[in-house]
Amino acid sequence: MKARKIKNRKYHTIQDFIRKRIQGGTYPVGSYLPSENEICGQFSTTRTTVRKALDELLKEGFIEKEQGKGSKVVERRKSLGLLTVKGFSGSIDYEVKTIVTKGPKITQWDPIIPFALTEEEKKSDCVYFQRVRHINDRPVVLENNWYANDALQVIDSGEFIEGSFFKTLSQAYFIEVMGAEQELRSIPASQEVAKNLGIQEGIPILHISVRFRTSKPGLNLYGDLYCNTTDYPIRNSYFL
Amino acid sequence: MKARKIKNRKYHTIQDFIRKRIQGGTYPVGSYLPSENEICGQFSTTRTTVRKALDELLKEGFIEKEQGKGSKVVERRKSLGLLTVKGFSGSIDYEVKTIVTKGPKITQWDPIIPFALTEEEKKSDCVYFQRVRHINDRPVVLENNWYANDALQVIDSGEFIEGSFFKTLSQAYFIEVMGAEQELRSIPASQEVAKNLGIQEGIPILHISVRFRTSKPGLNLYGDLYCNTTDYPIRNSYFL
DNA sequence: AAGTGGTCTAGACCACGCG
DNA sequence: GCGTGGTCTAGACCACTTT
Repeated sequence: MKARKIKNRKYHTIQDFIRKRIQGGTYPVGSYLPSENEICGQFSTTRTTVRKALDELLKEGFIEKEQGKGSKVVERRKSLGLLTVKGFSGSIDYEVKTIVTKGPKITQWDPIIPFALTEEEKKSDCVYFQRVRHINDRPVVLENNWYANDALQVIDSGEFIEGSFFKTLSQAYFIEVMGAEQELRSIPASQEVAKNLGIQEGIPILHISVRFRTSKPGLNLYGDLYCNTTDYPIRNSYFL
Repeated sequence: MKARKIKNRKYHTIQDFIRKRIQGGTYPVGSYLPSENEICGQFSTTRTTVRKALDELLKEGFIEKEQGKGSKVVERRKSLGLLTVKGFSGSIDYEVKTIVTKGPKITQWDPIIPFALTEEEKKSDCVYFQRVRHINDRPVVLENNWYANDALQVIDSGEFIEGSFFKTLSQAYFIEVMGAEQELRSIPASQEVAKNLGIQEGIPILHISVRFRTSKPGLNLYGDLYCNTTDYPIRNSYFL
């Protein structure tokens, strides 16, 4: 009920404007944005302000800067979620495929989620789907996902852009992942996990519980992942 | 032999100056830096430049900004290494203790390290030590560490500040962790791991191989961690 | 009211990439 | 040589916190 009055910040206007153009495809991945001076002209402002806007887009992972050349639109790696299966990006020795095995369908929240749901989420039904990720035609990750149906409609799996749920959110709904929290555990494979990943029951499996926070207020995505790390360890990098 | 000529950037000078004062204890954790205007005066410059320097220190995790109050020195969370045992920070329900069980001593590189060593590292001996981390008096993490002896002398475990190797590097040697790469696997506990963590052989264990990059050229720290995640899962958060 | 950080203007010169 | 992003100056006003 309480309305938040938010002061207009010029660099936010510019930042949002450019982000939408990137998401909408006006500035496709690999292309260069207009130069800082051109943007100054478009928004009748100075380079300090434009550079602040670009700095934010840089932090958000939408662009990279190249001195003497320009600001290049890049594939957002960060939104993949910090953890990637070894070789998922960069190498061409891996063929990756994602198969939706259940849903998306409306159901009840699963108590396996180790994060505290918000009041709004508790009151809402949730959308659930399950996927299995394959590398070189072998199943490696079993992934369960949930989100509150109040915050976002059911998105049919046939609608997934390039099989990616996050890409769909970004390009079709302009929703971006802003951050994540994770819990990692090493557990023996349950019968269901073993069956889906084609391994023996009891083999050590990396279990990841994750909550993704998005740019859409109230919308969190919950994940419950089972990774067979025998041949494909999970990787991440971190730079200050 | 080749000397790199690096252009003086005023904000780097300011940034380095303040970082050293933080590391040296002139600005202890919890205190506030001089105001931006004061720093302007000290360095005969303008707020734009000072703010750029503070922005960098913010990214490095040394300070936080509080509007209307000032720039506060904070404990660097980032350098702990992205992954923390649940409850390690923030909660007081956990009593954490680290026991050095081997070394530090000079030895040969262990082939278990899954990262490609540099030529300089290969040619050097390495310093090795092993620690066991306890939570509430129960062993939870077995940790092996290595670094090239060429790049850094042997640091005696008695010299560790508050039992922390990273804190020692920062406060006694002014070396900071700049980033890290990790590989995570779920494996059955070996006999040695089981013995050190007081668990049964074969129980699923989270194995983490990590390379920390530091601010000292040529110095990488390698880690090989075995975590019993049964009671204390590994956590991390990520924000864009 | 005073002091702090946050935003913004209107310039300037430098370092880099490329034709 | 020209256009790009990177650094820097010298101001101004605003929003927030504290006294």
